[in-house]
Amino acid sequence: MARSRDYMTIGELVEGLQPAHPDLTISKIRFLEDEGLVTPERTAGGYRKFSSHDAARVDLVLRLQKEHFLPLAVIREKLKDLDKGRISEELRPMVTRPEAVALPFDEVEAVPLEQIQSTMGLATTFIRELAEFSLVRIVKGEHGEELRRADIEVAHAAWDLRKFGVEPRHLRMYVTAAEREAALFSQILVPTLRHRTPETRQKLVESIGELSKLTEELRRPLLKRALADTFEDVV
Amino acid sequence: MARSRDYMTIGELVEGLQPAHPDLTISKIRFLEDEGLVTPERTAGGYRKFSSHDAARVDLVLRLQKEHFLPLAVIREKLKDLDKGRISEELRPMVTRPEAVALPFDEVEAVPLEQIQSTMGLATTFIRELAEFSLVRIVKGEHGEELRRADIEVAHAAWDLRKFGVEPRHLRMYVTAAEREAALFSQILVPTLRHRTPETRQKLVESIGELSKLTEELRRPLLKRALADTFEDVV
DNA sequence: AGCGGTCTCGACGTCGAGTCGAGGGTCACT
DNA sequence: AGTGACCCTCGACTCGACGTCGAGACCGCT
Repeated sequence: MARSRDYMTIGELVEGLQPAHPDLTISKIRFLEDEGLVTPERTAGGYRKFSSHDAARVDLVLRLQKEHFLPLAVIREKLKDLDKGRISEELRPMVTRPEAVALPFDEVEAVPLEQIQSTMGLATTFIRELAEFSLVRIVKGEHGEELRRADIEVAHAAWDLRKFGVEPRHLRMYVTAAEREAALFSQILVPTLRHRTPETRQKLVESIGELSKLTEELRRPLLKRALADTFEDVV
Repeated sequence: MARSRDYMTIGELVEGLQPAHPDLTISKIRFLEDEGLVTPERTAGGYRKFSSHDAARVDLVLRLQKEHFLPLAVIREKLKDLDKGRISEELRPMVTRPEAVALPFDEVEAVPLEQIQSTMGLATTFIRELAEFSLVRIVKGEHGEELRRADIEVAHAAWDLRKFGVEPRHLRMYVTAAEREAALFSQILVPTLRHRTPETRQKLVESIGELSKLTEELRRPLLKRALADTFEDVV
């Protein structure tokens, strides 16, 4: 018999999230609903029906609470923005990581070029110019030429940089640097890659995250110093 | 008559911080001291004496509370790290901005090598190795060989990376990348450098900040994509 | 000396974030 | 239709974090 429902009851939800959030309880979920942080459907008899999307949302709420100490009221506002497609700086790392929650915005893996032009104000010609220098990659999707999420972020940043007079061709160095960095990571993580079990995969993802964080901590002061050197005689 | 003291009483402190924090009270300051977030000197008679450094610290605490919603316990830990020279991601923008608070750490522009070893647990030999690959620069200060702020951060990050098996020589690419990036910035900002007035200097600092932010926004997704490419066939 | 500011210490208040239990209904399976 | 496990609401309750308040005493400056 195939299971006849595509939702979870409240108990199943809690059980499913327990591994990640050991102190999660049923009453807490009910509380979160009262506070407007999740709004599950109901059965005819009044039981809550949680979709996997609801589950992801709860998971995000709990992580924002525990990792960022945000009060529920603030989380509520952030979720509202998120539903509108605006990812705030703070929760970017949480929704873009590999195990990312399945929020509406996240479900769209790639966006057609015309749609980018119309909804985000990024000209197609500009995107093509970026693609020419490998800054973004135009992929053929079901809706024709599309850009993936990460590439859309690149395009946004490049667009803003253009206002400083920075042309896409100046930005090639960042592509190269990223490739070099990825190669370094791969070299570092070779030992981890021996076997392909779910646990090693998990470990790998974690390590990549940690390495990214550390290299960013390295990069920032190095840049600061380089800038100080460059501008000292001027400033 | 010159004022005969270089500190503030608790009332003066509160008055001084009122503009930025309207709901600050004397009792709250006392409370913060109880919680170990600020530790003013005392007069012989027991009155609290607040230095401007204490004031900056209180200001930072209040901002971390209001803007980042951090609980005091967490702020306390962050301050401890800060005193040790470790600036966490979250409060970097708060302490490095132009009007930055004058934390003890900030007042010391450079720290002697031995002190780094004893208070931060970074071995001098390791620092020397980093210096060999231009990752840090050992400068001759009044206390002999010293490391500047940015370099201490580099050393911390490099130390943590070493736990992944990454040797300093692997990190040279980050130095190169930073130099290239600084050169790019300089090229972009040449027009701004024409005249050397205080306003243009201010503009320059702002521009550098904005460029750093944008290139970071560029870097992040590029790295993500490169990592995806590198590990896709593996994961 | 005297006045305003400050000291300690314990009791108290408030708010966010849940927990608990009583009384009753629902689901799924037999 | 019955039954056992699960779920419902709703109000009262708890708990910790974050302070406030007041009494009674003391300090510091003129």
